[in-house]
Amino acid sequence: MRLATWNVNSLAVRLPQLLDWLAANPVDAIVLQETKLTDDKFPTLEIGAAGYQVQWFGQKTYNGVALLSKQPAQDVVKNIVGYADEQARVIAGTVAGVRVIGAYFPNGQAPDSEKFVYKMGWLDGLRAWMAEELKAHEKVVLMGDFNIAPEDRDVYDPVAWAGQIHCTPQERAHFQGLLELGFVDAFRLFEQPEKSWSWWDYRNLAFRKNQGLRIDHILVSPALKGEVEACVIDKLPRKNERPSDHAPVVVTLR
DNA sequence: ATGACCCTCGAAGAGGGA
Repeated sequence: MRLATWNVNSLAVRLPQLLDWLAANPVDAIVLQETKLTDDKFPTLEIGAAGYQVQWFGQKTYNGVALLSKQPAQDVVKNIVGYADEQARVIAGTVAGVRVIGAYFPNGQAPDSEKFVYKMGWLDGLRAWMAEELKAHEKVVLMGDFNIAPEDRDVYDPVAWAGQIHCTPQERAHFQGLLELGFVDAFRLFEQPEKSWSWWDYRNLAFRKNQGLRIDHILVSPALKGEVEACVIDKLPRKNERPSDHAPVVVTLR
């Protein structure tokens, strides 16, 4: 089984790239972030024609998530159970016996901002919900754009980014909190190239200079840890014309 | 260099992203 996550930064713009990518990478399921579409504008026909069932949850202009799967998703949930949220950031469903949770974590803007306060509250809500999901399901995969670089090795310039958004101790503590629930960072189960990032700024020729952050993650529950055969970041779509600033992350389960 | 890019909304330039 192969699962993927990709922040597409506008599905309206990136739909052709998504369809191309799925044709080349026929994963069993993929979660998308930043679709930036209201539900009435979601391209269900094109995705269906590509052979995927789809669940979607959007809003105007910002955020928006989707879960595409070859097998239909069961018990679909939108947003964090027990945390009231105006923003469309989470979609979950059970696909072929695996609880798949796709999430677009808040950016947080700056550590002294209101948006950071919102991010912390959202992370508290997520942790409480994930504790319940891990009790309810053996096989759980939490993946998406976490907007957290867990360690200095996930940052191209950790000195410049020290204490900045995505790298604050508070955000990193929340990431650790998810690991303390039992989740495992699938990417770090394997030897990986140095300077592996999942996001590169559009500015400053950042991709060409490989200046980025690893902020898109796939966490698996304890029961799945031994099933993980591979986890890779696919940089290829970042080389497209008009790319998303994020690359897909893919996990292969036995 | 308190910048640089891209997307949305909407018809210019601001807000958000990270």
